[in-house]
Amino acid sequence: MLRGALGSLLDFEEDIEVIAQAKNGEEALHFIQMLHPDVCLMDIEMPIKSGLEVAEELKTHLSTCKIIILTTFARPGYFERALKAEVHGYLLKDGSSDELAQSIRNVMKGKREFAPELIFGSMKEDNPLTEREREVLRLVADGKTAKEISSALFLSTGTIRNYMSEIIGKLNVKNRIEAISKAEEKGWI
Amino acid sequence: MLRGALGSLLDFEEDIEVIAQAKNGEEALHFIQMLHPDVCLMDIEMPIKSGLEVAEELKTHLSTCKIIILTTFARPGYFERALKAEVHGYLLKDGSSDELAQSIRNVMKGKREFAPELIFGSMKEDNPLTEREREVLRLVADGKTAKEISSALFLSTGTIRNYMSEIIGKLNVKNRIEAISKAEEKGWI
DNA sequence: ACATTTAGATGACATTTGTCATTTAAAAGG
DNA sequence: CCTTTTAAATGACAAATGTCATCTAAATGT
Repeated sequence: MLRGALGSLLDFEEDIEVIAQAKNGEEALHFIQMLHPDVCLMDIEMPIKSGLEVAEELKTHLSTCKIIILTTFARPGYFERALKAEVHGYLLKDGSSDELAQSIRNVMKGKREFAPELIFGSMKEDNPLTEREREVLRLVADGKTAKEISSALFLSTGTIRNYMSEIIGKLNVKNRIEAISKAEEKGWI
Repeated sequence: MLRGALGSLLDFEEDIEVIAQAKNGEEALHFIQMLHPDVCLMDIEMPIKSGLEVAEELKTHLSTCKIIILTTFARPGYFERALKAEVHGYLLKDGSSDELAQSIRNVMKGKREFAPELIFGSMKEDNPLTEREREVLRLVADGKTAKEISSALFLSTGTIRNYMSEIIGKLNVKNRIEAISKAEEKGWI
């Protein structure tokens, strides 16, 4: 509904024309490759392909379409990944549609537009977890048992327990469930 | 952003005038009591007061303002509660804004508008958990330990364990983490 | 070449979690 | 009034989880 409403509103603007609306990342990618729009306004959490995946693919394909991420989530993890994909904007859904239109114009002029919340927030607490720890915690978050994880990663169950203990300590929480919440909230897994 | 965009779009309609926009339930309630609108379009999950709470209060105050719930969540629990509060509509955010405008007109004519998904109730898998079980699982999902939960609910830790065992059985999963995922996914907690 | 760090394993241990059978008292339903 | 249900407690037990100290071998740094 937000997509439709924004589509209509932006189309009302003299200098903006909405040429397509996609309902997921895959569709967005197709449209971009077919229609070569100047700008693509994209959410992150979408079915089939996330907005970040689309941005990354476009970057490797050397697309000239300027990507503006428009999402609810100010997660540092998302933001950082978007920066790596060299998006032209990362805005939050709590602004007004007028501000959005103005940001689109600025991006067309070559500027980059980032929600101020993110720039301050990007002095962020960085992820204290190692790659292995993240891997383990991700599996734990999926409800896997120590045994399942150990055989998936070819480690002993004792090692898995050590990792969990380490993770719980690092995140300064009291059990795996809090560890999962905290890590997900901070975008660390 | 959706609120602002919808506000603008609906205000474009000849026969619709947007007289206020509230950013939470409490504010909505104030506006309704001050301005006596014909219709109030309201989300459910809002800060301070939820849309359902507002609808319930308005019902007891015998307000004449027709409430239309507009939300992302097709949770049977929400829907049922909205029906009890005698709202005039319950629509999902995946329709278009044109359809929404049409629904508003229908409601003004005295009709009631409910998203077909809800009436057909295809997602009608109903919540197998009792109130107590939900309460326990919600706390577990917050990372609380058995001891904390037992003292919060004035139950013994053994009873908490019994509940968790029961919950895990009912949801047909293998541990508390899967139970949390499943219950959250289905909107049961 | 040698010291240091690192990933992983192990074992011992306490605590928490999950399972079950049984009990009690109150509530509900005849 | 007497069953039947229900919410909660208890105890016993196995399994999983969390904590630690220690050990090994490989990778790194200098």
